[in-house]
Amino acid sequence: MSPVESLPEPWAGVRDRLRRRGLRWTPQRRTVVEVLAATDGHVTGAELIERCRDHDPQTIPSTVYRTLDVLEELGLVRHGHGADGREEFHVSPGAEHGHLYCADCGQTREIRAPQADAIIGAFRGADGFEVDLSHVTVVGRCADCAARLAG
Amino acid sequence: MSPVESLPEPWAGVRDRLRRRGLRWTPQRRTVVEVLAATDGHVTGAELIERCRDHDPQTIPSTVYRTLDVLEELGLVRHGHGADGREEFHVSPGAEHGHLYCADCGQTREIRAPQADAIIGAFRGADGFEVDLSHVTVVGRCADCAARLAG
DNA sequence: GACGCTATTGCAACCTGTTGCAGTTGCTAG
DNA sequence: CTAGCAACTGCAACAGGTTGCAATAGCGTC
Repeated sequence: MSPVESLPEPWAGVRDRLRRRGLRWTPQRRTVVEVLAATDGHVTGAELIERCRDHDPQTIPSTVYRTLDVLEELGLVRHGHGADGREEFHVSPGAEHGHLYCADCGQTREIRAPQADAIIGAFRGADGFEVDLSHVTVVGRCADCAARLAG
Repeated sequence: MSPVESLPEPWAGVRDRLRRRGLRWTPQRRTVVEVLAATDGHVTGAELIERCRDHDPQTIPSTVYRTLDVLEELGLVRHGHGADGREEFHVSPGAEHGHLYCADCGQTREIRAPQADAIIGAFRGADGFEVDLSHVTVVGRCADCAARLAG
């Protein structure tokens, strides 16, 4: 169907990047890459496996997770953890951003550049820690719920 | 052995607090409470179960987790997630504090009052979000590792 | 002190991930 | 085009948690 070369960036070159590292381009990895190329934002491990199975019903979970490890090493995805600790993958991580989960209303929102930088700066102020904001979903209460509970 | 009444605060009153809510004091809950009373700081779910088994070899995981849910409602423990997403319980949560995990050296350190407040303030600045810093272990690089990698 | 309501337990099945291992198969060299 | 090495796959077993359900057993009441 779609030759590797027709995949959108940054996926088009994956095959060669793997080979250059002595790693291999296999049908299973191709499935994962094609699914990821069609995904944006976040996916949980389970979702990803399900989408791979739509593509190839023989998909084996351990293979998918191992492929994700490899793709993470290439910097094409990054794993993190949702509010419940479940794994979550950020596809083609663009701008550094974080996730805030409201324990009351259950909504997740993102924090981007200006505020994210302020938060990163606050962590740096503690011990000089360089935080990777995107790795975890931070839990708390959003402004609306905080106001509702206070009022 | 140790009657409930002899447990240190805040555990001594658990039995009655449960009963007042129409909940029950059972041998299984007692085991969990006794183990928690002898623990300070953090425990993972698995550790806790193991310690309960030392106490009562019949301990069943689901019972322990359900007991923890109840104790969390009473405010006696709080659950969070370690850097790998695994569950972690904070016993008798005292001061609000957070956990920083360095992805390079693997050390976890705590952030307490003054810096924690600054970080909480930074989150508040983003959308008015009231963060629960203790819920997740934040991942990044500690000052030493950051310096080493930069230098 | 017995009764009955219902919270709680134990169990078994399931979910998300991880790991060790033996067999398969990309890929590079010739 | 073939051979061979090592990377990769599939599988099966495991680890930490969660859930539905039938049976058990606290405990407030009489």
